[in-house]
Amino acid sequence: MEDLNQTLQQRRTKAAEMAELGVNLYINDFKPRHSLRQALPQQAYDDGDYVLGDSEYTVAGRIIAMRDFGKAAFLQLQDESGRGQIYIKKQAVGDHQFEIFKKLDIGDIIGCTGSLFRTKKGEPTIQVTTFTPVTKSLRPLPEKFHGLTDVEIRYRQRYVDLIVNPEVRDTFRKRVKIIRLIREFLEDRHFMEVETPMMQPIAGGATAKPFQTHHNALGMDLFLRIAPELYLKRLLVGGFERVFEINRNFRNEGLSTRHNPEFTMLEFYQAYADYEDLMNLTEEMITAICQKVNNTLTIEFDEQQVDLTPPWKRYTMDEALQQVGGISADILADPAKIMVLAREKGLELEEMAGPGKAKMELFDLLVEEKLINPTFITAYPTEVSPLARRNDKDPTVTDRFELFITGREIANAFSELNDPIDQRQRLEQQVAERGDDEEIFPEVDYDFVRALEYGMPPAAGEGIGIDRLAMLLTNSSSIRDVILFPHLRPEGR
RNA sequence: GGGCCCUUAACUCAGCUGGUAGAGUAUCUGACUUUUAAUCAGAGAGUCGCGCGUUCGAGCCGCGCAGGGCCCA
Repeated sequence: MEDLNQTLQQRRTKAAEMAELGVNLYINDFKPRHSLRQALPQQAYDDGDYVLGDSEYTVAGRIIAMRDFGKAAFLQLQDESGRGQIYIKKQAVGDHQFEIFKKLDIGDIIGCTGSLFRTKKGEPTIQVTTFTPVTKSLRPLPEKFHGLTDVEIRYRQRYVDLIVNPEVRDTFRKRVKIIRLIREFLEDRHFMEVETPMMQPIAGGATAKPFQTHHNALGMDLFLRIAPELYLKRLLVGGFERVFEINRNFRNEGLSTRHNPEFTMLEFYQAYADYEDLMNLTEEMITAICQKVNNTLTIEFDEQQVDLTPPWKRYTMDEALQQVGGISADILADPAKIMVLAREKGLELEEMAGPGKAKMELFDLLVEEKLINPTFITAYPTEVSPLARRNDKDPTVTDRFELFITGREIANAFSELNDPIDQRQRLEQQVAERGDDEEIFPEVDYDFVRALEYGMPPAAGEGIGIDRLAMLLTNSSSIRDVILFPHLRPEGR
């Protein structure tokens, strides 16, 4: 027998006693006919026009609180729809059931039938005529008033977190709704949802450290994808003109409040569109989603007000460095001065790094965190945008934007490079430049280049981090609060 | 990876300058048929994260390890 503490021992004893009374502790033939919300509509109650019917209600739920008076008791039940109160008294349920009732614990799931009445304080309550234990709980729930706040237990035992913290359930409902709304939005615009490989022989489409795995039968190493980009563009070549994918990416890097090793990404590609079309689409999509999820465009995040009302601000990288970062125009115009400034700011730049890379680093340092309200940044240096199309007038920058809200990158998009010669050169260049990091596996995806050689229609593509969007729209400051089971080190023992 | 902080009952937390381990909730026993964190009386409940050390004596001091949090890279 396990070494159990007092409470766990008591629960098991009670369970055995219930079994002796003829109770099956884990039945599967109870069918609730009403949710607690249907039976006990809180809104009608609040509005004061609650009508008591003669009708019977049959509900099921977990006991989350019990106030016992000896020969009668009020129980708070919880089901997926919410919470509601039932009243069990000896006179109404009979001696045998009342004896069973006395063995019930907080945490048990029960089903019951009864009619409605209103208590002295006015709360609508089900007067139980008959009930049945449905599932016995052998572990005590956390305390009712403070709830469960230990973040480690909340993440490790999310099931307990979900039982006792209703706002956590709301957050995950919102997350699901956000994803559903994205699908609807894109499908309304004739985008087709596709699935591309999560295991890839070459981890392309981004610069990140991949997870590595091995396929035995094929005798080959594979990488968990860091991005679906190169496969989605192959589909453009193949003739699907509007595609999107919502799925997991994996990056073998540090964990933080903004990074989980696996995270959910939306990527979508639209033929015959450019990055400006996608700026408009992005603005439209995110405002529509926020409006539907939060019923407002003015949201609070981390104690600051964020206004998503369009139109959103648009800066080029240079404008942002100048106006938000406070860098003077003559420095920006001179690559040598930029390099000097970057080093003055303490940025460690690699040997091969040029002024474009330095600008990006300066942007990350001086500008990014100040972009609270939605801001599009455009005209990214070509050297940091290997997959983006060069600007027709200024080939040192690309037709690309990133969207920042609350100082965080929410979206990254560009007019796609579809010149296979240029693409091949830039991929090879990129591989040459990052040869020193052993954990990044630089390899050129020549099949992707071959696909471009067949001709990819002009297109724009975009990635939106779903977790970060969910954080923004649910006012969650940690990515772990919008991922049901975030990764933690294994528990001891 | 580096710095700082946290880990005490099922949960939320106290625990002073090193001297027998505390509270509220939960649980158990008793009373109570309209409670709303119900109330009243009583009781049980601990490997103080783990290990080593200092000390007559360690929850408290030192070192190491583990897990977690925040900041930084």
